[in-house]
Amino acid sequence: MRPVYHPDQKDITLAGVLYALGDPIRIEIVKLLVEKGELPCAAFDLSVAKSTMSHHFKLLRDAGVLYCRKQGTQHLNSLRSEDLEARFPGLLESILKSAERCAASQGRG
Amino acid sequence: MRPVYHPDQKDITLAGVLYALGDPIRIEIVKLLVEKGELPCAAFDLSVAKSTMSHHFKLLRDAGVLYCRKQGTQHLNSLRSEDLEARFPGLLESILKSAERCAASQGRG
DNA sequence: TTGATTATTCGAATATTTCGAACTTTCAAA
DNA sequence: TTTGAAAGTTCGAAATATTCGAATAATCAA
Repeated sequence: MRPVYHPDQKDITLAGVLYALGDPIRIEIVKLLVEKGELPCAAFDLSVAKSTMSHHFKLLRDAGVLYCRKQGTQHLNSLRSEDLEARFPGLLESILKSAERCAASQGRG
Repeated sequence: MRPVYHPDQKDITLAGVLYALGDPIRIEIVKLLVEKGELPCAAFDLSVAKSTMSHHFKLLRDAGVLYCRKQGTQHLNSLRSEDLEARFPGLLESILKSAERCAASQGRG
């Protein structure tokens, strides 16, 4: 496997972040990472195919929302909280607060 | 033309709102509406086809971000600020603050 | 009733999302 | 070593979504 790509902080865009979080599965991923800190893909049981989860993680990484480091066969994912806070102060917190109020299963509406 | 659809406040979802705002064109639309209040589609000159603009407006309406009323041949669009604030307090303001920092042309990243 | 204005709808081309199957990488056991 | 299991990614196909230009609908003014 080739090394995973992560954009520079300066290349994180608002539309990219909002698009990445504009999906119930990906919001769940982020919520769980806020709670647990660092998790491998396998820790998420969100009733979609493994390849689909891989796609969601790649999209979140490409948007600059997640950081991913390899450890053995695992890929440990964590939120890029500091980069996001530096780029868009208060945004992530505000979205997470809203996420508390909104059941994950609701879809995109 | 049949009447335009608007979801109830309670049916506005976080993923729907974030997805709707996760596009540079649609963020521009919202920014301009914040500034001007109420505008017809034709007021936006965002270098995409007219039918594409129509699609973006429909998506924003369906997500519960915009309200649209007909006046003659025009469709006047405005933000559903109060509904959004009631549903997800602070979210829109936070996103708009971030939008100030992020040039619209950057795409989804 | 004709024409201009405003926006939606249609159909085709392109891109994205999802899935299961196949593959790669890593580590542990034999 | 080599074999096997575990964790993710990549591939190819099917289903959706996005975009465009052309055609259509609705409204008003001449």
